[in-house]
Amino acid sequence: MSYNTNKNLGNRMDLPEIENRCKSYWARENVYHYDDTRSREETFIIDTPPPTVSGSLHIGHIFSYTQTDVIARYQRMSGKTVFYPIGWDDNGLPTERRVQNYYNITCNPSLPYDANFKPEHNEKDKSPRKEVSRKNFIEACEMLTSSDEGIFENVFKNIGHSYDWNIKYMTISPKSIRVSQESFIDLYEKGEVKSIESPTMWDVTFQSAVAQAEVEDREVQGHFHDIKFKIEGSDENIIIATTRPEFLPACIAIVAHPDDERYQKYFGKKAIVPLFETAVDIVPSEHAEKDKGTGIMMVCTFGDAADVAWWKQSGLPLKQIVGLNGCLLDVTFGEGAFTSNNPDQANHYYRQLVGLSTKQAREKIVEFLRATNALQCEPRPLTHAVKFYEKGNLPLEFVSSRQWFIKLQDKKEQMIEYGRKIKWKPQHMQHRYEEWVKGLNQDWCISRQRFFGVPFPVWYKLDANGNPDYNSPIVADRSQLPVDPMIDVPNGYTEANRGKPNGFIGDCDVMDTWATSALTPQIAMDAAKSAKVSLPFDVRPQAHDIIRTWAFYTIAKALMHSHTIPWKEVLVSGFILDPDRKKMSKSKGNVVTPQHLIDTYGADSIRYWAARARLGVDTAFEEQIMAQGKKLVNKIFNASKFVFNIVENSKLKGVTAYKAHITAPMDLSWQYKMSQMVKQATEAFSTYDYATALETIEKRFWDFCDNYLEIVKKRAYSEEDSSAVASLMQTIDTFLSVFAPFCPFITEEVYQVRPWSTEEKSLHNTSWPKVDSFAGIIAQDSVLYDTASEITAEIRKAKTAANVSQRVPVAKVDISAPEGVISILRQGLVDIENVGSIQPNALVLRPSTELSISNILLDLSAIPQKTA
RNA sequence: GGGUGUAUAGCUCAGUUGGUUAGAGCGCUACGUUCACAUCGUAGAGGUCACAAGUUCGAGACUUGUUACACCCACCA
Repeated sequence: MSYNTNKNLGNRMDLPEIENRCKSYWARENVYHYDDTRSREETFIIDTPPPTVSGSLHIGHIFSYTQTDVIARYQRMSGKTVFYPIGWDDNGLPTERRVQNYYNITCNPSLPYDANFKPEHNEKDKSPRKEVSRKNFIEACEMLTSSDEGIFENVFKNIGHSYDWNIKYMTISPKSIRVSQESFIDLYEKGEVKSIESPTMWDVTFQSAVAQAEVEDREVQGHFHDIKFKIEGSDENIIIATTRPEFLPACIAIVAHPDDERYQKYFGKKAIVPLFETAVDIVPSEHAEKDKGTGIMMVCTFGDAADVAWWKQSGLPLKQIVGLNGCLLDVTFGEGAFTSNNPDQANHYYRQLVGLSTKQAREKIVEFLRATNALQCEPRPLTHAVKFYEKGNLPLEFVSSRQWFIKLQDKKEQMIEYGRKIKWKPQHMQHRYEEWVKGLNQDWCISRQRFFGVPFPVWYKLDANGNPDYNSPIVADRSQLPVDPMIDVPNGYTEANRGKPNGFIGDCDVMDTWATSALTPQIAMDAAKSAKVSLPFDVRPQAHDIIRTWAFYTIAKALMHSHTIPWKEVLVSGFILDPDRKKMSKSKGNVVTPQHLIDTYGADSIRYWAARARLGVDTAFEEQIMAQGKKLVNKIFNASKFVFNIVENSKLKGVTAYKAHITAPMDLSWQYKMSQMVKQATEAFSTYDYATALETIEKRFWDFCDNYLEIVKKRAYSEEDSSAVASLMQTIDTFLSVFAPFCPFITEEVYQVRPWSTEEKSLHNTSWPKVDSFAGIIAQDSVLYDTASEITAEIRKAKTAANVSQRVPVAKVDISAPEGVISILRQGLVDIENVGSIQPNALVLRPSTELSISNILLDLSAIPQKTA
């Protein structure tokens, strides 16, 4: 079916109609289909970022995704088949959080499945969250993500992104889970993944371990507490400054710097922890700094990351007092590691802390300290940086638990080496990557104690007492994948063995969402089902905030799985900033949503706005650029309509092989400029510099409308001249092609209804113009056109200065120019006289060393009557 | 404290390897426009290229330092 049976541009541009017509035509004709019969050399492969569907789609996404689409469209026109998948990142904590809020539910894995439960959204529902089973919760997640994905898909289609929608994936789909679990098994077999019990950064709200990359520092208000510790066997006190006095019960040592003279005398002695009467060693350690706090500090398990590091090398027993929910555990002094010189007193105080949050416990302990005169002075306020999970509201705790880790610390050098094999655009983004790799100090914790994610394909044997054996897990066979170990059963067992002595249990954790996102190339390859789609891909577009996560983890996985870089180039887009130059984000409440902008300005105008910005450059949101885009789109429409009209009234009506008619020197001179434009735009695109390409094209286009079109207008309308008409046809065709990656809608519309169109084919499946194709229709240079433009400008200036209409005739004008230029000018004199309304014989050419236009005399008697 | 980037007209941004009088769009001012387009056109005003020193015949661009802003990392008693 053809694009538009009317074959008519119409008088006014109707953008919504044009956009709808294009969208259905492109879908109908499968215009953006990936052709797997083409060779790898003829294929351009993009590792599209799957957007997080739980977030809101804002104009910043449209910005960066459109930049990629412009590149994809150029590559397609330049002769490659483009593998351009789209996926949704829908698994993980962000989705769970959204689902919890949206349906007012929370997951309790111990509950049985309720087949009748239907999640419902009710904004007014302020009741406590309803607890639902794991399966019900996952179903609710699937329900909401699928509707969110529909909304995203529509916006992306509305903005004209040329994904092949046949290769769409979801990170939570069974296929992705299979790829992700295969990755896990491969790394397990290679010994790159390990499960260990270790203190881990722990979010108490979501009750899950988190990885280094998900942690951010926040400045918070806190207090210094100066606490008196007695020296055992003496009347002396030392003053320990701490922001976390609630960790007094977990104190394992007191440390000061070995060189600190103030405390030398105490090394080897013991200090008595107030309230709990625990005797702890005072030891020298480089870990302490002389000029921080009082220079002497307590080590607890665990107040911060430094405590963890110190404890690991100390060999001292663990005193875990904070539980997984962030509340103080029930421990008894006088038992195990919790030694005390006075267990009764210690327990008297500690009993009052059990079950309190760390914050509540802190306040309580301060009361006790104050009452027992153990505070040197009242707490002193300070602001300090504290680690938070990036999506959490409470500080992280360090809690010892069993987690899966992927070994990364032993690969830092290789990671840097691989990073250098990849081209980064802009180049400086590679520094960010390297700095991150250099600063890496933990392996990658990939297990999350959550529900909506990729399960570990792992079970554990239970011994005769029902205790799991974590040291030799049962890993699923590849043929079983995807598996959910909470539902599926390992080979050699039956469901009846689940949870029974000598039976098995499934690993109930899910993987970090990045463990799956880092496999987008592998997931896309799986979806492609074609050997042509292979590593390394051509480009990975992404934003700079996730270099340390997405880019880093993807490089890590490609390295471990196949010893290759995942892509040849990373194209890093900038952010859209609000007018205060702050990053646009939902949490800041400064988000601009795209759909109303698309409705207001049209998709092509939004795309124009996005394509104006260079890669990696953060840009302030400026709606006027979209208005500028709309003017351009309108101009493309009107200039085309005008040329169509000329063609319809010319001898070339119905002629498709128009090129041979371009013979007039002025037209050849203009086509030279067009060929230069194509050359420059092509060069810019070859380094993915779409913005420079657009700038070049747009500049020439306005030049065309303002000058060339005016210069040839009269000649094009004349009966005997075909050159001008043919040149206009050639010009329109060229502009449609070069604007196509930027403004796919208006260009397709114009292309399809050209009176000289021949084939039923989308513009977007045609070829990008080649400089060679201008052979035979260009002059050696553009001197004639440039000089004519200059003369035209001078005459316009004179008329403006005289406050008269541009249509006022010129009675006399002297043009001095070098001999060579004069002879060239004579070839286009008619056009110059036409555009300037210069009377016959009024233009006088004189030889000179340089061009000058002077003595412009206007025939004021011929001023057109002004209408009242 | 470390790293990276940015600083050019009222605003948003270009400015290639150093080279005449530093550009565009918007905004502002003036004028014009029946003949594709008022979603138009022509022109004008508007700049100590953040600051300082240096290299050079010549610096918006190169070097060094300073300041401001942004992002990333670290510290976080």
